[in-house]
Amino acid sequence: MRKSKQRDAILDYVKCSTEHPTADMVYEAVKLSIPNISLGTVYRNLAQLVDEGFITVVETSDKKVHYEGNLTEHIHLLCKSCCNITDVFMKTDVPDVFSSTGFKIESQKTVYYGICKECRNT
Amino acid sequence: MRKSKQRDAILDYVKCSTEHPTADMVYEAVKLSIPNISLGTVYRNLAQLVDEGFITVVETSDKKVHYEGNLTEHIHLLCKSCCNITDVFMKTDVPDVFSSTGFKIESQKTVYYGICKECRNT
DNA sequence: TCGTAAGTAGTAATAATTACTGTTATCAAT
DNA sequence: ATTGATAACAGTAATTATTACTACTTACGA
Repeated sequence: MRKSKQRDAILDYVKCSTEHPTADMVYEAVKLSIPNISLGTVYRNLAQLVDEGFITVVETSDKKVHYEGNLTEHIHLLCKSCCNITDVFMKTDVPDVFSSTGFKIESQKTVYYGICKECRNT
Repeated sequence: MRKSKQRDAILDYVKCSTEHPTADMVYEAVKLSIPNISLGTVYRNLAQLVDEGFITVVETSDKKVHYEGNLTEHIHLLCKSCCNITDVFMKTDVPDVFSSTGFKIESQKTVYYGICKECRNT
């Protein structure tokens, strides 16, 4: 993988963001420093960065893909009301499904749905 | 919510299917008994059934929404190789995030990624 | 410095989902 | 049972996130 300032800027933004941005959000953000960057470039590089393991994706109920730069193990709290995703850095223990199913677990994603503090208080 | 044979057929199919069908798969299946059903009808009813809590959705890495009729608590095993989703009916204990974040958990979804038995053996 | 191939901008195409429109079916009240 | 309101429908058009394509540009090893 060669170096490109576009990919550097994209990785940088996703790594620093805590809001699990979509491709479009990354595009808007990176455009501030590279005004003529192409949306296609953003999509291509995000996919590449996921492939190479630099970032991961978060599947949510909206039909856009969200990206995440923090690879430390954590869970997601998804508020049904405001749709915000909150990170909680904690480990969850992986069950033994191998002995019964033969499935070899490599990674996991846990999402809890509910109402966040702010939305409960209003 | 009024009764309609289209919605009955859709709910019936999703409830009985174990393959986490997409809207299009539901459409194709229901078309066998109601040949002139509209794809829009399938989408509308699936959304309605989710809203009413009769079925749920499974977010996967492909960009289609998958539906699920089995509401018993279980986890999903997603094979990176064949993309199959396997259900494992087991409880996972919910961590206490309320005391630190004020987030009230209502439901959860846990997905494990890896390689299934069949794909490992080939 | 030069050749090659990875990367890019800009635009066109794709595919899942949603919106719209005129018609039909459900069902509560007469 | 008939009727009237409106939820639901089929069929189709529109939208939107994402992917593919093309001609040009840049990174980098020889």
